[in-house]
Amino acid sequence: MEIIGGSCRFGLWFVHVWWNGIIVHQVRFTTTGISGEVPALIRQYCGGRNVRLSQLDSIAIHEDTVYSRIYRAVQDIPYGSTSTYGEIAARVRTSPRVVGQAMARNPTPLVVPCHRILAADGVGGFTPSVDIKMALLAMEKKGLRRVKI
DNA sequence: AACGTACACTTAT
DNA sequence: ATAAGTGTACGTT
Repeated sequence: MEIIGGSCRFGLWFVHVWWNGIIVHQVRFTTTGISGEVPALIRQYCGGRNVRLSQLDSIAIHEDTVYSRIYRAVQDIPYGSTSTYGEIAARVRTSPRVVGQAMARNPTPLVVPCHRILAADGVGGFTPSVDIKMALLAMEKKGLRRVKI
């Protein structure tokens, strides 16, 4: 099946998604958009809806590698909650540093919600801008409140 | 093919 | 403040 690309808006940013209708190959935050469809769930998520993006399939989670195991563990973190590099490392039995490396190279952010991983003493990093990470976390907090009321 | 370096980290000196 | 430990990628020999 052919891989197609599209983007949708998230604040000042565009979310580029490359996918083939079934599995997501790449997600990137960019400053310029392109025309084309993104998965409906991603559109809804960017609009502030509380949806489980980990029900989308990602190219990143099927290998039998440390990174792949890390990505699967990260997918278990629910909407609106967070974990830490250290916690994920303990669960996968590797080191926090490696978790950071895996996050930095995560081909499908959002689907693998790497923005929910915080550092032991701060927010940690995010490519291409940690502002996005904070905006995503703030949005999810809002989305939770909306459900609660 | 080996070797060094660079990391979105954490913990213990 | 600095060093060790960690897994992978990427550049340089």
